[in-house]
Amino acid sequence: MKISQKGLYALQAMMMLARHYHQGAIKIREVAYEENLPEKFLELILLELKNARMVESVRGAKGGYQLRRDPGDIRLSEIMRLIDGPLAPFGDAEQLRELIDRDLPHRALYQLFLDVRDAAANILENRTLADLIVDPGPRTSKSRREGKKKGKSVVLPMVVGGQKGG
Amino acid sequence: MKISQKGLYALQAMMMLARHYHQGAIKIREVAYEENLPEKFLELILLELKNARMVESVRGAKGGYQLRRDPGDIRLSEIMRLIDGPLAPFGDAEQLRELIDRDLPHRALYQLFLDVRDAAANILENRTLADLIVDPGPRTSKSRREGKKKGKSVVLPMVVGGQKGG
DNA sequence: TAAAAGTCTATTAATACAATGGACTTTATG
DNA sequence: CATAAAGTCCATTGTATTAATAGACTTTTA
Repeated sequence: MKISQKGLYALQAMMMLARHYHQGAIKIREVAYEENLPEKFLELILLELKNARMVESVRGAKGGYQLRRDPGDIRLSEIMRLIDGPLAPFGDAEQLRELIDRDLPHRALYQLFLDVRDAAANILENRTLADLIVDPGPRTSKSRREGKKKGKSVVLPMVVGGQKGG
Repeated sequence: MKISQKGLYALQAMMMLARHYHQGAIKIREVAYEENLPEKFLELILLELKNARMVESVRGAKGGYQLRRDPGDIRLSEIMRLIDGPLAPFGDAEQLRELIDRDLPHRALYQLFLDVRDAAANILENRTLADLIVDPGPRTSKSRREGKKKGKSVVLPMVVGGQKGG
C-alpha cells in the first residue's frame, strides 16, 4: 500500500466534501481552493470518484460535486483502492493466497505480505470519512464503528481552509 | 509500503543466502539461478546490500556473497527499508508525526497513515530471515521472536530451486 | 444567448523502475 | 606470471507510472 499524491488529493477532496455534506453541490474550484489542490488534476480525480459512484456531479452553472453516500458509509479503503490499487504491499490478496498455495519455497514470504495487507485492511476497512472530519455538532454520524474508541481521533475546533504546503 | 520487483528480488536473494548460511561465499550466478532472478540486476541489488553491510563479498575466483550476520539477526524491515524506503504508506514516520502536530485540518488523516505504518512495522520489525527459511534441523535459530507462534510460519520440507514463474 | 460549470480526450514533463552493457579490479591457480 | 573467474563500478536504455496541463465540448442557469 503506497499512497500517491493523487491518492492523498482524493482523500483530501473527499474529506472536504464530507465537511460540506448536505450543503448541496460544491464547485471543483472551491474544493481546490480550500484544500489547496491543483484544480485541473482534481477534476480528473473527481471524475474517477464519480465513475466509482462515491460522489455525484451536478452540471452547468450552480453545478459541482457532492458525496453520494453518508460520510459514515464511505470507507477509506474504498477511496484508496480506487486510486492506488490493492492494500497489499505486493500484488493483491487474491494473488498472494494463490502464491502461498503454489510457490512452496516462498510461501512464508508471501504469507508475511498477506499479514501486512490484513493489518492495513483491518484499519482501513473500519474507518470512514466520518472518522476524519470534525463533527460540527453532536448529531448521530452513523459511523461504521461501534464504540467511540480511545483518544485517537482527536476532536478538533472547526478549522477549515487547508495550508498543505505549510 | 510498496514492495517493488527489486525489493522482492532482494528478499529472495537474502533468503537464498540464509539457506546457504555457513557454506561460504555463494556466487551471484548461483543465487540468480536458484531463485530465477536476472543476474545483472541482482548484481546491483547485492552491491546495495553490501554497502548496507547486510552481506559481504569475496572477490576474485572462488568469490561470491554471504550474509554478514546470522539470519535470525537480519530483520525483514531492514531489507525492505533499504530497497523500497519507509514502511509508511505516505512519507515516513517522522514526517507523519510532524504533520499530525502541524497540519490541524488533516491530522486525523495523517494519524491514520501512521497507524497503518505502525501495524506494518510491528510485523516486519519482528520477523527475520530465519523466520522465512526452512530450518533443515531442530537447531536453535537465535530468532528474535520469543515463542514459536501459531501455525502461520509453516514448516516446509527442504525444498530448494525456485520456479518463480511456475 | 452568455456565463459558469462539469466532461472528455490528448499531450506532456518528470520521475521511477527494471534492466543491460561494458570496462575495470581482484583473486586463485597452474 | 598469465589466465580465467568473479565481484565492482558506471553509463545507458526502454518502459511505465505519475502528476499535471490544455483545450474543445456539453449542460444548465439566469
